Amino acid sequence: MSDRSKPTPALTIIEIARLAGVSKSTVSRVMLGSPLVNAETRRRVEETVAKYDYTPNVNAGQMRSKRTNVVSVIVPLYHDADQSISDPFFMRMLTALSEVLTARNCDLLLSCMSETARRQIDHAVRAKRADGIIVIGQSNIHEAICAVARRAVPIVAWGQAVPDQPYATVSSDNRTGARKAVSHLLGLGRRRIVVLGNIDLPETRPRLLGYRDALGEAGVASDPALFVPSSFNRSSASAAVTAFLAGGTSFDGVFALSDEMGRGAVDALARAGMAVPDDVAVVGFDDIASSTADLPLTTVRQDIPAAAAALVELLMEQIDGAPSRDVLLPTVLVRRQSTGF
Amino acid sequence: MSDRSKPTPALTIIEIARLAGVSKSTVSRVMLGSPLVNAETRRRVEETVAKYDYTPNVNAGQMRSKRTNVVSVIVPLYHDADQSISDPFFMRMLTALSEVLTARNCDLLLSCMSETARRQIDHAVRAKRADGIIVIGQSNIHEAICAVARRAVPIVAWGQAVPDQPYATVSSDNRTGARKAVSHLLGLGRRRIVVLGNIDLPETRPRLLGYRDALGEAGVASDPALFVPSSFNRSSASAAVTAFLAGGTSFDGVFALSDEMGRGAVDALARAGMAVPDDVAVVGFDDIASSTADLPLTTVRQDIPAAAAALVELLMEQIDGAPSRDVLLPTVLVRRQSTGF
DNA sequence: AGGTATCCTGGGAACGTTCCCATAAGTCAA
DNA sequence: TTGACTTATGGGAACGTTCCCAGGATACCT
Repeated sequence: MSDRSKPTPALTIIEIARLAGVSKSTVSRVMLGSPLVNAETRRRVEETVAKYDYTPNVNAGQMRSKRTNVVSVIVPLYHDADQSISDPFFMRMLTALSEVLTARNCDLLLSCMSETARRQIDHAVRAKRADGIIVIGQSNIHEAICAVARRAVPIVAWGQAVPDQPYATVSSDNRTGARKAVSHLLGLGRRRIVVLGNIDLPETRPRLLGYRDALGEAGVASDPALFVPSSFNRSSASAAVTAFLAGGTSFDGVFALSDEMGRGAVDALARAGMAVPDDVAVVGFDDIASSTADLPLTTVRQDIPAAAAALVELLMEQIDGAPSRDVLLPTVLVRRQSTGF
Repeated sequence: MSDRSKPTPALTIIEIARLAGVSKSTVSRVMLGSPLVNAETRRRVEETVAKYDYTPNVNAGQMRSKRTNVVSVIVPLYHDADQSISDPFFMRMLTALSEVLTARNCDLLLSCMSETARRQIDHAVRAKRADGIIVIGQSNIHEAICAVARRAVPIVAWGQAVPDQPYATVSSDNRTGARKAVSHLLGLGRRRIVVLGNIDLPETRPRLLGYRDALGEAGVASDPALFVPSSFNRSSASAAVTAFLAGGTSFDGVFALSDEMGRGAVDALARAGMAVPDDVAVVGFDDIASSTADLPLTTVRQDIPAAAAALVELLMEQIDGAPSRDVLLPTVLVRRQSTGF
C-alpha cells in the first residue's frame, strides 16, 4: 500500500535542472520562453521536461510574478435567472471567451452569481486568484461594478454603455442593427410593424430607437399600439402575439427583440393560420437559433466571438495599465425565409 | 501621478498581525477558523481584518497547504458542438455546480474543450491550479478521462457508467425514467409509441431499454418501424416527425428522448392538424423547458441541482483519498398537458 | 592586446502564506 | 509543591517559482 499523500515526489524545477545539468534559473527561462538561453541548452532542457513530463506549479510562479493569467468571468443571475440560463447566448459567450482566453494562455474562473450564492464580485481578484473581471451583462449589479472599477480593479462588462460609467463596456451596435432590420421590413413594403419584447432594458432601449430611426427615414409614423410586451422566451412571445391577434389590430411585420421571441411569433402566426412571410414578415435579433430551423429567421447577427475577443482585449489593456475604453460592435442583417428571401 | 505598480502596499498577514498586536501565526489561525485561539484575541484580529479590508492571498496559502479549493470543470464540445451549446442543460448544470462549489468555498475553473482550443484535460490539476476535475458528459473523450483517472487524479464525470471504467460517474437513472414515461403512455391506452431521437448515445441507450421494459410489462410488442431518428434539437425533431407522418405509419404516442425534441414533435403534429394529446400523446425527457410553454410537456425530470451536488460530493471524496464510486439519481415523471393531465 | 559589448548561466533573495515546533501561562490532581 | 496536561501564542522553515544581480565566455572593435 503506497502512501497517497505523495503519489509522485512532485517534480520541481530544481529536480529538472539537476537532471538536465543546468541551474533552475535556466529551466525557468526555458519554460517562460526567454530568448536569453542558448539553443543547445534549450533543446536539452526541453527534452528533459518532455521526458519526465514536468508541468510547472503555477501557484509558485504567480505568487512571485504577481500575474495569475486567470480571468474571473461573472454571470449575474439576479433577476429573471431562468431566462438567463435558458438563453443560449450565455453558453455561446462562455465558450467563445474560453476559446479566446485559452489562446492567450489564460484560465477562466466562472462565477454564476445567483441570489442564493452571493459572493463579492471581485472576490477572485482580491484574493489574487485572478488578474481581472469580465461581467456578462450588467443585470442589476451596475453599482457593484462601479464600486469595483473605482478601486482600480481591471473590469469589463458586456452591455450597453451608460454615460459616465467608470468601467469599460463592449456591446453590439443595437441601434444601427435595429434600424437595418426595420428598414428591411419597410423595404418589403411593410408599414405596420410590431415591436415584440421588453423595450425597457438597457440593451433593448437602443433597439427601439433604431426602430424609430428607420420609420422616420421612411416617413412612417410610429404607432404605440404596435408595441407588444413579452418576456424573452419563445413561449411567452407566442402567447403575447396570440393575444395581440385576438385584439384585432392589423399588422404586416414583426420586429422581435430576440430570435427566441421571433420564433414564438412565427408559432403564433402559424397557429392563427397566417402565412409567414406573405401575410406577416418577421425579423429577429441575435442570430442565436440555428439556421436549419423549419422556417429560417431573418435576423440581426451579433458576432459573439468578436465580442468575446473584444472583452478580453479590453481587459488585458487594463491589466497592462492602459485606461479603459468602450467598444461598439457592428451587426449585420441576415436575410432568410421569414422575410421572404 | 502615483506609481501603478503598487496601487496599495498590498496588505499582508504580517501587516495585519502587527496592527492587531499578535503574530502572523495567530492571524492565520483566525483566518482558517482554528479553535486554537482565544475568543478575545480572535475578536481583535477579526476587527482589524474588517477595518483594513484584508483578504488573504490564496496563492501563497495554497502553495504551502497544497490545497487549491478550485475545481476544474470541463465541457467537452468535440462533436456536435452547436447542440451542446444550445441545449440549456449545460448552462443549468454550470450554474448548479457554481452554487454547490461556492457553498463549499471552492472556485470553478471552466474549460470549454472545443476542437480548436485543445488543452490537456488535466491541465489545471497538473499545474496545481485545481484539486480535481468534473467532466460534463463523456462525449468522445472517454479515453482521455480514463488516462487521467489512472494517474490517480481526482475526476468525476456526468454520464452513463460503463463497465470497468476507472473513473466515477453520476447520471440519472435513464432506464427507470424511460420505463415510467412509456408506462404512463401505455396506461393512457396508447399502444403505438414512437421513439424520437438518437438511440445510439451512451445516455440514450438505457432509455431505449426502459422503453422496451415498459412495453414488455404491458405485453406490447416493440415495432422497429416506430424508431424515428433525429438530432437533439427542436427543429430537426419537427422535421423528422413531419417526414414520418408523410410515411403514413400510424402511431398514438411519442416518447421523445429530450424535451426539445418533444416540442419539435408537438410543432409538427400541430402543423399536420393533429391534436395533442387527443390524437397523439407526447412525453419528453429532462424537464428542461419551462413549464409555462403553450402546451406544457409531460416529461421525465432530471434533478440537476442534485446531480451537481453529487458530482461535487464524489469529487471531494476522491480528493480526500476515498475510492471512487458511482451515483445513479432517481428521476420523476412530471405529468402535464401533452399527455392530457 | 586590451577594453567593451554581447551572450549565456548560476546563485540567492523574495513572494505571502501554512505548518511544525517550542514555550509560556494557567489548571488540575497527587 | 510539583509534575503533567491543556490552552494560547510566537518564531522560523518550507512551499516552488521568478527576478535581480554578478560573473564567465566569447566576439568585436580600436
